[in-house]
Amino acid sequence: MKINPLVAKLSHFAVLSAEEIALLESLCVNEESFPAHVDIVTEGQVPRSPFVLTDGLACRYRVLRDGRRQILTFLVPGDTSNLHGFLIQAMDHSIATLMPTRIAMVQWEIVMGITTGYPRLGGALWWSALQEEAIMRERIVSIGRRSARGRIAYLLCEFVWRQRAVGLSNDDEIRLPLTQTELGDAAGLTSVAVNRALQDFRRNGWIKFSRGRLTLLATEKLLDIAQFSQRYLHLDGAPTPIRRYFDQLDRAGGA
Amino acid sequence: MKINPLVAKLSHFAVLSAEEIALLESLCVNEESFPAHVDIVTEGQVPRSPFVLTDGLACRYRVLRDGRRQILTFLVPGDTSNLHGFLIQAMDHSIATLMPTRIAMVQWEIVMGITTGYPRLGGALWWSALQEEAIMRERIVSIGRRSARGRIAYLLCEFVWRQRAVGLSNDDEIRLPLTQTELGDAAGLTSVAVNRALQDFRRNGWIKFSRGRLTLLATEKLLDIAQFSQRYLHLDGAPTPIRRYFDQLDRAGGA
DNA sequence: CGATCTGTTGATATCCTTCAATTTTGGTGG
DNA sequence: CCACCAAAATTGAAGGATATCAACAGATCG
Repeated sequence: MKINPLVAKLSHFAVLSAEEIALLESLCVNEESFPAHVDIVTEGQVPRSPFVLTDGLACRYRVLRDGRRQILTFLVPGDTSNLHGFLIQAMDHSIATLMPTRIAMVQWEIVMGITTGYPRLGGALWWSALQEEAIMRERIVSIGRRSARGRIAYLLCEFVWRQRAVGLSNDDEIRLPLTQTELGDAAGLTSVAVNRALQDFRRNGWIKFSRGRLTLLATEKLLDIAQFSQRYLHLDGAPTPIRRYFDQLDRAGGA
Repeated sequence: MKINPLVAKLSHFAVLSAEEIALLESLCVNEESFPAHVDIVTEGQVPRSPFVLTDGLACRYRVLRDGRRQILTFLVPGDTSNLHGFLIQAMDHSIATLMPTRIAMVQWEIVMGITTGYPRLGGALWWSALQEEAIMRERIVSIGRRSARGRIAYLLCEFVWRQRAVGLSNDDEIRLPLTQTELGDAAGLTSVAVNRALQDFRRNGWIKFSRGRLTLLATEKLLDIAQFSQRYLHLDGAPTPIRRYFDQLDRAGGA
């Protein structure tokens, strides 16, 4: 039986109670399947209900007037979206699948209920939002200041670390069915530049990347080129005093 | 008497009650002054307490190994930061002032109290977080896909719209004491490229920008170059059904 | 009223884009 | 299983936008 990726992700924040785990798992029952390369949500529309991506891969993106696309972030299993979308009138970006993907719809009243009734889970959701913000900040740094090779190395590292964090990998190999054009759309590069960076990495024997599978063969080298630090993912979770605070609330509420 | 910028900002989300406004204003009493160009928070440190920027200008930034800097976002009056910083162990970026700046410290227990006790304000804070995320996404698009002129035009437009949103401007003129190097650090450009973009705008008579004051003289032209749409700021606030939902909670709780 | 930071300008270098094939891969139907 | 097709990857050549380097002018501030 596969570990629920949302539980895996939020467990990095703090040790969850059995009740909390059960609640998170119950969020993921109402699944819906999407084929590859279709919009889940489209810019300008009313946000669809909150959801958890349970399997597959998706991306947030925007398209410019001239048709060029910028991928903003990737959604991997365990990632949530639109949790608070009900607070805004219209989406400012689109979300599309990149491979066959399953998402579980959640009613926003339930999200509100978690916020008010389950302090530690509410904290975990905020923590998850902080992580997503940090991922975007790192992307800004990457696109703004790094070379093509640095940007690609950084993207590859991020995928490996994020997939590990939700239990989808135990080593340096992951599933990554992205085209070079898609990588370029995420890195602010053309597919030609992506190709040349990947060729370079391959010829140096630092990666293996074909048929939708990526293997880091020289992790240290890639970390160095990317200037990647996993700190921004905040996988060490909440500080001890905060964990204790939530534990106390547990005892108070559960008594 | 000046309008509290935090109240001004969150009022875009929904009409706030007198009690809520009083609470927000009470958050801003514990002010601290910082001179220009000092760190408020530094990468790697334990996050300082939550705060509201009440006056001045600051930026989030990261510095690369080679000393180059990338400014991630700007903090204008009314912006909050570290509201949930207590959930993480260490800052993944720094925050520095760009001019003499005042910030009001807030205890995190009070933030938690708002989340649990004041649903509409809790929603407003989430909405504010959504806005900040959207600002970052727009920055990614800008840096990833726009030309130097597009990036600068976009930054200028964003400043004008954000300052208007918190009552700091009624027209096309704002206070903006940034150097060209700082603009470049935000746009992923060198100061030379910024200079040439600004020269171009000035020579075309589209902007006036000196002594820390910016005036948009040809707003339409700049909006066009930047491909700027104010949609991402979500200034139209919460959808009507959601406002009603919060109103009902008001009556239920206040009865 | 000097010292320093900021802005401005020109020349050159470089990385990435653009354009245009050509090859390879992966999928599909016969 | 193979032939075929479309999508993706690969490669080369040329052009362009921005970086880099360097010098000087102008502004700001104790």
